[in-house]
Amino acid sequence: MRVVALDFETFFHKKEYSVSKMGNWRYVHDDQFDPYLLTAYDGAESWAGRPEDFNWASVEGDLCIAHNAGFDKSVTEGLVELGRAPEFVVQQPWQCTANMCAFLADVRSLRDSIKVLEKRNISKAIRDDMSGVQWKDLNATEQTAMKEYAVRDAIECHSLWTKYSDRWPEFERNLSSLTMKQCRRGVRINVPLLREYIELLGSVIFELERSLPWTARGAKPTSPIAIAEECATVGIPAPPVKEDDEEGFDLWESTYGPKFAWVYAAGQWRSLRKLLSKFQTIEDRLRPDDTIDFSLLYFGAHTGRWSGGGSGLNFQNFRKVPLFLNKKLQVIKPPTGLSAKLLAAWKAEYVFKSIDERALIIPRAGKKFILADLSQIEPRVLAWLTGNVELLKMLKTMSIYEAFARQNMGWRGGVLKKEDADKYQMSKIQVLGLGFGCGWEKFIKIAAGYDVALTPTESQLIVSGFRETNPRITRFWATLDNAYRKSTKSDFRIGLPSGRELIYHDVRAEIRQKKNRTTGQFESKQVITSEVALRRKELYGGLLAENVTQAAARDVFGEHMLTLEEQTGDVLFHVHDEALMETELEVTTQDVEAVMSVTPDWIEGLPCAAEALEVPHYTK
DNA sequence: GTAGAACGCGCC
DNA sequence: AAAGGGCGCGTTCTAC
Repeated sequence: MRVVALDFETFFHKKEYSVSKMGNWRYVHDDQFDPYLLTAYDGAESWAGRPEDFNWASVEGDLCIAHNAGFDKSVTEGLVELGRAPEFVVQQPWQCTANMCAFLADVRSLRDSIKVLEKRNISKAIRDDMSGVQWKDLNATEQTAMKEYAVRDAIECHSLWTKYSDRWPEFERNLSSLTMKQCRRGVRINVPLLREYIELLGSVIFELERSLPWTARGAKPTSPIAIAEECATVGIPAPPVKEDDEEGFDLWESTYGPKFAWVYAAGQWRSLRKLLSKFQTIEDRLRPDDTIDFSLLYFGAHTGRWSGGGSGLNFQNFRKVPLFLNKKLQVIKPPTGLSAKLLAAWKAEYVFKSIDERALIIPRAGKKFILADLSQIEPRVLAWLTGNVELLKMLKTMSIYEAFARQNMGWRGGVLKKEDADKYQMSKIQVLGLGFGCGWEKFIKIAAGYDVALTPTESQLIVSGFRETNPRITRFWATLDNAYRKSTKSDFRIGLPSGRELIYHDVRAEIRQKKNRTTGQFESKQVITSEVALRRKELYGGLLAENVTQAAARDVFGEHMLTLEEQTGDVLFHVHDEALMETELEVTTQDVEAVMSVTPDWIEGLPCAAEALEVPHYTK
């Protein structure tokens, strides 16, 4: 099949009008939309000019490629709608060299791709300088320069494909194609509910802002300077930096919160503003059929996971728990650890209104939602990678938490969850929290996230106990750590079960200043660094184990997603191990679970399981 | 004036 | 010797 690289240059304005802020559909359907230049290159000939002057028939039946093909394809669709390009172009296959480069070298932009793969520097200055500039604003010389620049990009894109596409497996290309399809397809929005939420949230934020002592003095709501000044005025210490000292921050909040309501307010304001911005973004992007498109980045993380960015709206961080409001429109939170029944009672008594952002996503007419997640995929993969065959066998008849308790916590009884809920919970936090080398301090925080309070001594005992009774896991860390250290002065490569590789470039032993956690003093420490996605990172055994596990789990999920899309229904979007499906009414949760329970043939012996639920809207 | 660091907050 | 990680985006403030 002949391959044609296409590259559009379109009008943009960095701050007000750009794809990265607006997403593909909204950008293409704005009054300012102006694709003033199209370049094409088929490996022999290049062309540059107005898109409507292009001989589209000449690319019929070709594979169209582009760097960020999701964008160029959207532009083409926009042109089709305007009658300026023929329909067949968007029906034939497209593929994306930016996605290919993300897979091959953990980079996306054309500039970075050429830098890493071709060891050359190309300039994007001409394009960067076009912010806010119209084609007609350019003189003849500038227009020629622009054409030459754009042709060069089309040629670079084509060359990348020619040179490297055979290293991009079919499976990955299919995931890339599916990702582009999902982003364009988008989801249906409950528009009346969206409008209700926007209005309600606006009032909540207004009330909250009014309650801050420093906003009256003209300071910004979350200004750290203004907050520190207020603290000084009332004679309390300023809050510690949360990122550096979370416990200190929590202590500060719980100490002074009861006395000064504004202690919680800055954090709350951030959280609410974030939510409101998201709602407004969704509203801005509504298409005529009440759906919106979104962006998911194929291979957005170096482990291969997708990331949720790229267009100012992240579909991978919808709040799980709704926002609860009392009659005064203040945010309230249920006490931790309530049963479903008690939570319902709490809501009935205290909650005036709630805001559930996940409820905004609803099925299209005549379709239904099935929400499915892959059960404990990471600990299962870790057990597989470390050869814990006995544990994997036990999963045929019990949960991984019960199996772990039998293997490591001396459980000899029946169904653990029913017979000893506390032990079950203790097993769960260990399985989820200790597989990748976390220490006792961090483990206290992880446990707290599951409503389990641990003292330092308890945490230390659990962590050391876990390491003693799980030598396969600690050996796995050590093996990776040793192999990584031995790769100094070269690249470190880890083969994954699916056949692809994780690569850490240019491994180096370095001396860095590190804070000793007990003394608080900085000391010289040796660390082993390497380059990942053009950034130098410190890595060690536990972290490498985590990367490998995450990467392998992603591949398993990818297999399932392709099958689901092919056999079961539309996979609207996904968040690492859960997929929201929009299906025909006759499709059952069992159909979905059956697909997600299949073990890919390259990871024989890994038991996969899934839980699928029919839901009226996206939910936790 | 704008870019980017720093920080905080949302998810798995 | 010990060390959980992977993301994106909104706001504020500093540096250029």
